Amino acid sequence: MPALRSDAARSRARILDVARRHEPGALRFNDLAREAGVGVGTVYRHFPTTHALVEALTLDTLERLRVLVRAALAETDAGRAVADLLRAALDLQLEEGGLQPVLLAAEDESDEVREAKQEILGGFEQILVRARAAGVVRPDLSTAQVEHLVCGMEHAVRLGASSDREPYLQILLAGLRPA
Amino acid sequence: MPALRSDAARSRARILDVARRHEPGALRFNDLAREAGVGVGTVYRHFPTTHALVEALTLDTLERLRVLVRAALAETDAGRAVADLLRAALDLQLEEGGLQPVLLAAEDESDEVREAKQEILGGFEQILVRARAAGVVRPDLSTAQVEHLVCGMEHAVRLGASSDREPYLQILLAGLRPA
DNA sequence: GCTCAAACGGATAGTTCATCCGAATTGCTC
DNA sequence: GAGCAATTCGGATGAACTATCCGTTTGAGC
Repeated sequence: MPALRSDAARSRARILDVARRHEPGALRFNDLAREAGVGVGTVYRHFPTTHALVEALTLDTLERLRVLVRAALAETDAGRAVADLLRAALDLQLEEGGLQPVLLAAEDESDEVREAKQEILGGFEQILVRARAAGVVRPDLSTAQVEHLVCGMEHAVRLGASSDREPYLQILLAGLRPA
Repeated sequence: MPALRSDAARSRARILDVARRHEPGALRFNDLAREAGVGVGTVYRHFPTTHALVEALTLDTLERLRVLVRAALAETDAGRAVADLLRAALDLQLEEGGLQPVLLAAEDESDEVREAKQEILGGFEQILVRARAAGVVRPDLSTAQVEHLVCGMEHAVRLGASSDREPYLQILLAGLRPA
């Protein structure tokens, strides 16, 4: 990918900046263009689909999650590694509404996202393998199912008036332990 | 509310019939009208908003849930009552995608829905009160939070390829028990 | 079978979406 | 710093969809 021309970089940054001030689910390209002071065509050129824009908006958060996965992999207590990682992932997903769709998407538009996701999901798998082996997480539960549970918890937290995720997280963690 | 004229009843039934064959989230009124062989205006007259249509589509399922709540209230084992009801509610929500939005909506368009919801939510509250008193459900958890958890589980199950809700349900039930 | 309130249908105005292409800008070379 | 090719810009544009309005039709009661 060749370096961006200076005007293109400026447009891209403006669009992302404006997009960050909108609800993640209600990104209307025409509005973004007007507010960013660029043409609609410019927005569509930089981000052919809404998902491409969401990926770009989410990239920072995804990198933070990647770092947290590495930290969890360095943790020797398998149970603590799972608890820390799930809490962190849930927090990030709550903070950045676009994260869940990006994590769940089967296809990624950007290579950076694909690489980050690969490390994140691989590390997560590894942490769960250890946790199952240590007997701190039910063995009859796939990695994908645990991911889905975190997404479900995000959904549950968002339904509440207060966004206190802790009770929900505790229920998830208690539920994950073997009977 | 006066009885429906015969042609109106026919139109309404046709629209509901067609709507049932569509994805709950993608109900486009113009399409429904064409497929049902009525004018768009007719659709909008019967169902001023998408939510009104979803309520109408959901009413049967809501009645089934009401019956299940009554059954759970008759159950003497508080823990079993909770488990049975949550499983049933989750199944119904998975079966009828419109149920979650209807249950969560603060305002209801139809009186029948309002009444059914009132009994359902009241009964659910009662069952949880008993369960907390019996020490089979964590006391630090509001009824609303448990409702949100069920909705979160629905979300989690839908994310999976297989729609086997049982593992998710087991995790929820295990998590709900006091530590 | 007459009346009239109720229901019907679809034309239409108002939005939003996404593309296309002539104009303008940029960075490179000399 | 002038010329040039490549890239990007911007918004006009048409397609798709929403929701309303009103002249016409239908059905129920007398």
